[in-house]
Amino acid sequence: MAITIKDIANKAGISAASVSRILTNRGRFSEETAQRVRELANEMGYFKNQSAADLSQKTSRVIGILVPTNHTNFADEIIKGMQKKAYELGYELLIAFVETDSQQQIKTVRSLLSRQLLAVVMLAIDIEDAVLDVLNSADVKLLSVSNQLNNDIPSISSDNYAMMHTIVDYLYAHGHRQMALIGASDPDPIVAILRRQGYIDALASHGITYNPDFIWGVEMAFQTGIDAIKKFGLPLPFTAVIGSADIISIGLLNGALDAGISVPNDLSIVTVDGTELTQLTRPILTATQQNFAQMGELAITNLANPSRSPHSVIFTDITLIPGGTVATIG
Amino acid sequence: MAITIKDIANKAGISAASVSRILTNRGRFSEETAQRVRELANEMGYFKNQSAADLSQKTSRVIGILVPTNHTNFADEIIKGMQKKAYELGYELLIAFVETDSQQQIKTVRSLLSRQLLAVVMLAIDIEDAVLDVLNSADVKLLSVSNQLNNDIPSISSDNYAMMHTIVDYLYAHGHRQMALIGASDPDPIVAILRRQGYIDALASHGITYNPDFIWGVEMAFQTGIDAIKKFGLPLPFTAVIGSADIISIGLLNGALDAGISVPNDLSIVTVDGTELTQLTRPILTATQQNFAQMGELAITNLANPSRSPHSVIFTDITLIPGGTVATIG
DNA sequence: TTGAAAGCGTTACCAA
DNA sequence: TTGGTAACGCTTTCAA
Repeated sequence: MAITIKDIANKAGISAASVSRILTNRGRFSEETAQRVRELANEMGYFKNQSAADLSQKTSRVIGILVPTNHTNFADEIIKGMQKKAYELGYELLIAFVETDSQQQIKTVRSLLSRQLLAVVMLAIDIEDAVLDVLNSADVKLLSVSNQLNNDIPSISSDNYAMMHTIVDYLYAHGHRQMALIGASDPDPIVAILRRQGYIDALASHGITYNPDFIWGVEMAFQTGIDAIKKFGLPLPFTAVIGSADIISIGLLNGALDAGISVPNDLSIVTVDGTELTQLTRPILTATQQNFAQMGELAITNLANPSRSPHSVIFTDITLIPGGTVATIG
Repeated sequence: MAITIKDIANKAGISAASVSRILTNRGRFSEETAQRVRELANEMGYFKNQSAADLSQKTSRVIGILVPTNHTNFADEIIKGMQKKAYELGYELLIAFVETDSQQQIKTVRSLLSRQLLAVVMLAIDIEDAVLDVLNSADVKLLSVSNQLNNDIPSISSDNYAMMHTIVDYLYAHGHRQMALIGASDPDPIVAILRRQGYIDALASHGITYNPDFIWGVEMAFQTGIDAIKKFGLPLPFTAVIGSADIISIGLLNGALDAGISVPNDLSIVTVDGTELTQLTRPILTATQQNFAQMGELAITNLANPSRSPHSVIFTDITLIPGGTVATIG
């Protein structure tokens, strides 16, 4: 049987209530007894039973995080950011990996929710309505990070629309007029829609009518990049390509290599995300880097703030980091 | 205020005890009332308060996982394996990321332990003694995965000693006589010690006395690979190199590329881990693949087994996957 | 098959 | 500054 505050109280000759006050630093008590109690707690190897505390307090400082198992590696960076802030502000994180299977998702979410959470953060997930219903039926704050949901859920992400303008402008300035967008043609997710629209509008602002064929590829996968090069064949009908995720861009790079296309001489590549993966290739990928750590920190700050607006959309910084995959042409 | 079993009981005109029995499927009850209760629970949007249940039951089915924030990406694969098995067997996973800072580690661990855990799994961590003390002072099972600890803690990992034999034998069979081992020279971790010894003994079994200079590099990092090539310079004093992690091997490959060394013609590479990272390079890395999913599943199975032996060491499968980075020479 | 009641460990209120 | 006590929601024993 584990040690309880009652045990400590007995040994110290005071009441459990006092021990509780001391150990939680709430209410009044004399520093004298406090000293003794803290020592005793240490000696006896006391561990707070958080379940009992939660039950008693009815409010919790636990934030649940839903992470897709097939997550790209930037999820780790976001979690690190959340972890840092949560540690500072005294929140606890409860990380749950969810599969794409909606049944399993619901079970995981229910198990999460049975922990009296303060909030649930959805990390780069396009959550299904059934799951969302479950979440909504519970009394928790919701927040979507690195993804915007079409619902009224507050979100923190990069400004994906503006990001495409940045990239297109950059490529345009380097002489490119024909550029493809790979990996953002999934019809559903808001992120993909925003990127497509940003791409189209940015081209238009330079007087270029976009070619629908140049928007191709759904999966955020290495193979998507490989396949894209194969699909368009030689000679490529464009001089530059935008990879909608680092892993896609690495696929594009390798696909080009396999096809004897020289990067950046014959093909320029700009990638979206800018994780450390971009450093692993030769040449190093030119990237629009998202500030994932910032997303994580803002997520916690936002949830900690009781007066957060219910439908807010917060954008985090984007930085274009030149690598070696963009050439000036024309 | 959230719905409780009492609310359900009231509405159904029965006692809370009955509702509890029905919802947990324990004890006896009539299918008739059960039907009604389950419907009601659904309608009313009931969520079990797991804190209350834990408090009442005194035993928990929650397994805590300590994951280093600077984890290599195979941690995800292990977690997936654990998740799958945990889901099957009805356990809950509580994932906590820990920094290298020992103070923060202790706080994280304490917060974990305050949740009445069944067990704590340490994922590829060389835990510090201070943290281990905290863990030992609590009444939880411990298990180390993908790493063996020098203490009496049960562990699940690849047979790192045998793995080196596999690799050395493979390279020897391809004509290599001079081979380096990069990224396993950290004096402390058991894993590094085992790999070094396996490497040395395997060479000896082929009548080769190992060259101490050829064991180099501490960090499991991309830069370690890059630096290794620089350190040994041209011409390389060996014909093959073993990278102690995929990310190191990618560094080796890029370092070779930068130095104008052709892989595999001038240098053969075998990597340890065999994660999907190995598919991103050209040529694809020849790897000894560890079975991370199996580690994860075994971890849960092991913890679920009440009669587990306290000092057991379980080994998981290793598979040599030929890629394009090993040439036959001589 | 069902119910009443005690108990899990902690906190919060009120009184001393 | 301290202590007594009720309460949190659920499970479990024992009786009915």
